[in-house]
Formats: sequence, structure tokens, C-alpha cells
Amino acid sequence: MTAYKAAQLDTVKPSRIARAADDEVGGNGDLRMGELSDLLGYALKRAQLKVFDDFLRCVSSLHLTPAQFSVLLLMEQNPGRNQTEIANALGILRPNFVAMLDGLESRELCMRVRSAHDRRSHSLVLTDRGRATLARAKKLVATKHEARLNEVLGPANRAALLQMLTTIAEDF
Amino acid sequence: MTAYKAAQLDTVKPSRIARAADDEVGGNGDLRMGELSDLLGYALKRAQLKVFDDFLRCVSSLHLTPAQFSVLLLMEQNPGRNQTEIANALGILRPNFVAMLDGLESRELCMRVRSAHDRRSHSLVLTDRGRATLARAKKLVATKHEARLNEVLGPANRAALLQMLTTIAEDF
DNA sequence: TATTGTTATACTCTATAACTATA
DNA sequence: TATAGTTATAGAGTATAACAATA
Repeated sequence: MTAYKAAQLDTVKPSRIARAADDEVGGNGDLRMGELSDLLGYALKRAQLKVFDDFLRCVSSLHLTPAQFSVLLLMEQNPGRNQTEIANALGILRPNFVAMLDGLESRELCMRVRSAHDRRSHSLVLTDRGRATLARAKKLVATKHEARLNEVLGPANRAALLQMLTTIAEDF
Repeated sequence: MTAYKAAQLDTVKPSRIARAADDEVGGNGDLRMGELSDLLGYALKRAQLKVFDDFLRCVSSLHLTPAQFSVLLLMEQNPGRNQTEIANALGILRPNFVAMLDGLESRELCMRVRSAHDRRSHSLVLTDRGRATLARAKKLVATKHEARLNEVLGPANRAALLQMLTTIAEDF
């Protein structure tokens, strides 16, 4: 393998770190978490739930889930692509993408447009409302959600974390 | 906030990193992922799915899910605790814990024992088979699953990642 | 009255097979 | 025949209300 340079961590919430070493992490009254404190998958899951919760909270005024946000984002970045392409890019199965699009389309955030070249497929395009909503969502995500993560982790560590997660997602 | 020392990352899969900068991450043919490549929540979710998949694969011979593994682990670390306590510690709702325990108990990995002090509650205890299965699971997780993560990330970064995820789960 | 385990239930996600209309 | 979108369906995971036994 190729190694990252050692990521030297210190001084963040030493009390927490101490408690982790004590094997009494987690705020569960006083249950011992044992090897669970060292399981990357367990930490990953708990962190993911927290982050998604915060995302929903930060963007609640627009009524967008993380999944819906990602779909709108991809439509903006890839105008004219069809359902299969957008769904595949996000790891959403085509059958499950239908109801999701129905929801976004009924809120007039996007449209399905029959392709002229291949009348089987639907080109997906953002509406003006969709573009505006996405723009507002991006601003909320950046200034509230990601900003909070930056506060907790620090910018350099946030970047390191993103890098490692991406490595796992792609090269693991 | 208190900062981690900068976690300096480099040289892991430069081609992937370059593609990330190119905004064409993800193996989606050629769709642009846009700001998604920078969303911590998105990276977190994808990494979590990969890691859980690998966990299942590594431990498939024992037919244990991550959730089941975590329950057995907590029973071992906290013998005699009741359902509510174990479930709470793992963020599992008590009603949903019932079917889960039914499954583990029917495989004779654990037992519900009516408490003498409070006849409403069930003390949870591992059976010998449960202890043996857990021991084998731990070995598989350590030598196959976590070992692979260590290869991909390097030990220092694996530790840094765990630390940051725990920080998010607890202090975010 | 409160709590433990439980049932029932519902809603979201995810996954697969099969249909239709086009190609 | 193959593909795009769709329907139907089934299985996990998660959430809440309410009940019986016990405290």
C-alpha cells in the first residue's frame, strides 16, 4: 500500500479521548462498548447518521433530503442526462428512482423531457424553481452544515477526513 | 474549536485524487459529480456502505451482520444487562430489538433470563456457542476486515479516521 | 403510576422480476 | 433482441402507540 503521511492528531476533546481509552465511550450511562470503540464501521455508521441528521436540519426550510439534494446537484452538473444515467451515478436503482423523480417533478423542481433522438428515454432538466432551490440549498449546506463540521474538526482535518472516506469508497 | 494537527495526506492513489480534482470522481462513466465530491455526508455514506459490505463478506461464514456482532459484543462486555440497556447503548429501539434477539436466541447464541430481582426484565447472557462464535467473528474482523482497511489507509490514518468519526458521533 | 418486554403497525430504503414502448 | 422507464412486490431498517405483566 501507499501510506498517507502520519496524520498526527491531538488535543481535540482530550476528555473524550481519555474516555475512549477507558472503554466507556458513547454516553450510554455506563455500558462498556469494548472492541466496538475500535470498529471503523461502527464509528462510520454513527457519524453518518449524525451528519445526515444535521444536513436535514440545516436544509429543513427547503424540504430536501440528502438524496434529493444530490439528484438536483447532478441534474445541474449534467443537464439532459436520462434517468438511468443520473440514478446510476448516485447508486440509486432505476425502479427506486421513479418515485423520487415523481416527488421532485410534482414540486416543479425538475422535469422529464422525452428525448427526440430516443423516445424511450427522459432527459432530466431542472426548472427555474429547481435551480433556485438548489442554489439556496447549496448556500445553507455550505454556511450551516459544512461550516459546523469545519468547526468541530478544523479545516485541515475535514479535508483529510474527506480524502480518506473517498479513498475507502473508491479503492476499498 | 480545538484543532487537530494538520493531517497531511499525500500520494495515495494519485490518479484517483487527480480525478477528484477533475470533478469526475466515482466511476460513473463520465458524469460530473460537482459539489457532491466535497460533501462530507455523501462521502460518509458511500464509505459506510463499502465498509459494511466488506464486514459482511469477511464474516459471512458466521452469518453475522454488523448489528448482530455489536449486540453479541455488548453482551460479552456487559453480562447480565437487560434488553433496554443493551438496545439503548446501541441506539436500537426496544421494539425493534425483540426480533433481533429472537434471531440470536433461536440460533442459541444468547439467552434471555428472567431477572430474580425484577421479574419484568430479561438479563441477556451469551451461551457458550455465542461466546465461541463471537471469538471467531472478532478474529475474522481483525485479520480480514480491519486489516484490509489498514492496508488501504495505513495504520496512522486509520487511527486518525476513527478519531474524527468518533468526534463527529459524539461532539457534533 | 411507571417500567419491561412485547405486539402491531407504518414508513423509508433497498432489491428483483416483469411489463410497455420504443429501438 | 435489447434498452428506458415503469409497476409490483418483498425485505430490511426505523419509528410510534399501546398492551400485559410486574414494580
